[in-house]
Amino acid sequence: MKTEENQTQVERNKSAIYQVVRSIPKGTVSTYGQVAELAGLARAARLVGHVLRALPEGTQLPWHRVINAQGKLSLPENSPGYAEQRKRLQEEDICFVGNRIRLKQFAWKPGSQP
DNA sequence: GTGTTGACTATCG
DNA sequence: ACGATAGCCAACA
Repeated sequence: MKTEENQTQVERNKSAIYQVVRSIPKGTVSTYGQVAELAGLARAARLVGHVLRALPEGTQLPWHRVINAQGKLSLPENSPGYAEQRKRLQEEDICFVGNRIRLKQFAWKPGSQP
């Protein structure tokens, strides 16, 4: 229903997600649910996943700073994106424990950024 | 327009 | 700690 208006709404939500992801400070990580909530799309964690999956290769968006609530990467380990994301995170001082990240330590807390 | 799938999360056993 | 279940929203067939 409502093709164009609905489409506009979707685009607006995407932009919001982009802005939130871009606002993630270096050296910190955020979860899909966190990003969705900050973008005004509470409980739409899957939406963030869909948006990130559709990102172009040359995007400047720090999509690698977005992980799932389990502190792990949502991509399968055999996926090329997994190794790349993990490598990028380690270069940002993100500490990996096995295949997991210490969310308690690296979780991004809005407000801590000026 | 209906049904299935998915880069998710919270809850329960 | 881990697997299964239910709930949410958008994209795809």
